[in-house]
Amino acid sequence: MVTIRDVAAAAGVSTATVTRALTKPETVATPTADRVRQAVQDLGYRPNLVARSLRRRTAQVVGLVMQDIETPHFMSVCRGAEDALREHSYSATFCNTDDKLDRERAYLEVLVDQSVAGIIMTPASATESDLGWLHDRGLPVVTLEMELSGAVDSVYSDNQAGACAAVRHLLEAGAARPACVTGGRDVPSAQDRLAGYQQALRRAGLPLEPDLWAFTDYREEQGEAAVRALFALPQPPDALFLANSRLLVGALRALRALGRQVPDDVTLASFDETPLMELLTPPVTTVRQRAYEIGQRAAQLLLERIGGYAGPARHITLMPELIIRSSSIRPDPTDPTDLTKLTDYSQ
Amino acid sequence: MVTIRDVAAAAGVSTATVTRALTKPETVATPTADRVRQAVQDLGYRPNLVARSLRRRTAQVVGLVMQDIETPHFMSVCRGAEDALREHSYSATFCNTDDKLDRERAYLEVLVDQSVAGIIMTPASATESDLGWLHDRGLPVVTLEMELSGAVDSVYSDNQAGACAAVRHLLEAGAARPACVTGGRDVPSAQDRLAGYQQALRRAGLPLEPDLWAFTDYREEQGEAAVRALFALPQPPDALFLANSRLLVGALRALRALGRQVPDDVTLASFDETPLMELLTPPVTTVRQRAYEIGQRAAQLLLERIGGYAGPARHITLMPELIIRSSSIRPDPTDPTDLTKLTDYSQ
DNA sequence: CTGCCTAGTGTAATCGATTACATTGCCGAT
DNA sequence: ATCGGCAATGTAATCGATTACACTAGGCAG
Repeated sequence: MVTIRDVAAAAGVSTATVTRALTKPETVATPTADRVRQAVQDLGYRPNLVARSLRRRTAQVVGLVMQDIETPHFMSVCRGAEDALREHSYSATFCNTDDKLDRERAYLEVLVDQSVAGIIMTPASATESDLGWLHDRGLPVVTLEMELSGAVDSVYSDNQAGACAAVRHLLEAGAARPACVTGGRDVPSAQDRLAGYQQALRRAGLPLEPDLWAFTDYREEQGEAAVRALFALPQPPDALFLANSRLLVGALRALRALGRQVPDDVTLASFDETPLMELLTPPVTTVRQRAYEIGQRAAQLLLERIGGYAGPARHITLMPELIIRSSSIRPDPTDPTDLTKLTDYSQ
Repeated sequence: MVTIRDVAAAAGVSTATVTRALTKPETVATPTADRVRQAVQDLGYRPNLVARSLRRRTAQVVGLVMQDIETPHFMSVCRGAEDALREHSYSATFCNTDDKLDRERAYLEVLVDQSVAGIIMTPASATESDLGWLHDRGLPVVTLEMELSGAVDSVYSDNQAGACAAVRHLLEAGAARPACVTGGRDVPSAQDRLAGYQQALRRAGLPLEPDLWAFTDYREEQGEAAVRALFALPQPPDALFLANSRLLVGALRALRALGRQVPDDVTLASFDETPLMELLTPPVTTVRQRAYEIGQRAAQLLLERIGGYAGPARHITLMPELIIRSSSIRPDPTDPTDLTKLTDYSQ
């Protein structure tokens, strides 16, 4: 392996000069810099990033601590962050917490041990994620999914507003008793989406019935179970709001098994747009988050902090967008102009 | 920050003994080891992984170099690999090549610079990916998606067999002129899936018509364009085989725009099972790869190499599974027992 | 002409853990 | 009693790059 010493020898300078020529060329005489560059070329020298990290006490690596990269939304977030980081020669290390505090903690510790330059994370708990511990170490952090992250930079996709818009729409489109299936009880995004649902109900003057919402792990199986349970109620809901795309899959399975038709028997809206949403029958109304952009912006904020920005915490809020499709619109048998009746959604 | 020196001082031993007590406890007297453990506890010492990596000349990190983590299949592969790696205290760094050789090369170099312990990769090109370069550096590598990777360990999901099975099924289910939309011309998995398609045609005694296959970047847009082009042919196909799930999305968009009904006008089969496939109308026949397991097995092979295994290259082949659903079965108007006719797939 | 400043470069310490090699002391064999 | 051998521990070199500090030479002001 060719080291900086070899380059120094080849260029007839000291190792210090090599470093300077490569990282701060303006501090080195032009002909010297040229000789160094030539030697680097000739020998195929590449700096050992581990040694650099040790000396600088920080690696050109950022930790991405997410609920679950298998969720389409987070894949896109990661991809957005990764692309932005790569542009600045940073690498990304991914950690899946599955929204479990102990896993979150363990990963954060490993990341600290690896001297990462910063962390982008979706806190597993609104109250118990230990951001202070990171902050004390002077480690830049950007949180996602937390509306008010206090002293920490954050990118927030307005979950509450998105959920509220979706549920208001369900109500306006004919629903009388919408239910909500959300994520974990302590999970910030799950709380906010439930809060949005409740806000919409209150706004419409409807009572809040705790039977009509369910906490899950944001996965298909628990989504399916939750929907089955909702339809086992004495008074089942006539509309469903699903707090992410995996819960939607579970819900669709449950509805199919129960023989309930969408939108005739139940109307439906879901968080998270994916390419297949418009291709389902009926197409599904979704709340679209700009996932890629969330990742990108988070990376930018983080890179600025890493670069030394020491100003007050910045909070970026991105508004999600409601994409209305026919799953959420109850066909009105009394309205002959109701477009939804023109399409046959049977099966 | 508490270093090994602090621990040594607190335990009244040398730093060498601390290291030994922590990594090879059997070489240290029990009471000494206890004192060291106690000191570690008291001080909250955590080894600096960067320093360790520098000295050991290898980091507890593995590079995952994939086409694109935004593809559901690779997400699962990554998740499988990551879970297996974490169990052995390795971290994963992800790199998206988008099947471009220059990106692949750049990422491999960065990974080498970071002293990763090994690499799991889907080569961007069957012929030009520079595996030898890695091998020369003694870096363990596991390839995915390459049937015969020579001297390098590999996990192969039998793309050709999977594609062949799907196309045979299309033919048996009534198709006469199936088309194939695959990935990039040099991309191993894309080649193999096309080869499987061709194999099925040959087997059925059908001619190979180059007009009936198309190379793409494995993304929705090019999938849509390819399908539109196929249906602009003087003699359009009556069945489509899509080489991944993103191409399927593009195909469905194109078919909808063209007003072609599935399975009446065209039958359909796609590589890659995702949770929504069974929920589409009609449900889509897919070739299911055991993506999570592919990642897991690859990680295991790699960890064995990292652990010193020096035997001959191992090649694991996983057989994908054909999941037959109604998208691929052409309703037969002359057969009164044809079950597919019992379901109304209109719109 | 002297002294100060600066540009350019070199020397050597440093980051923190690991490990080759050296040392100590004890046991059992001769 | 002596010595080989081994268990337990310490000393110090090492991994490769960065950087604090030191030095030199030339330019310029006084």
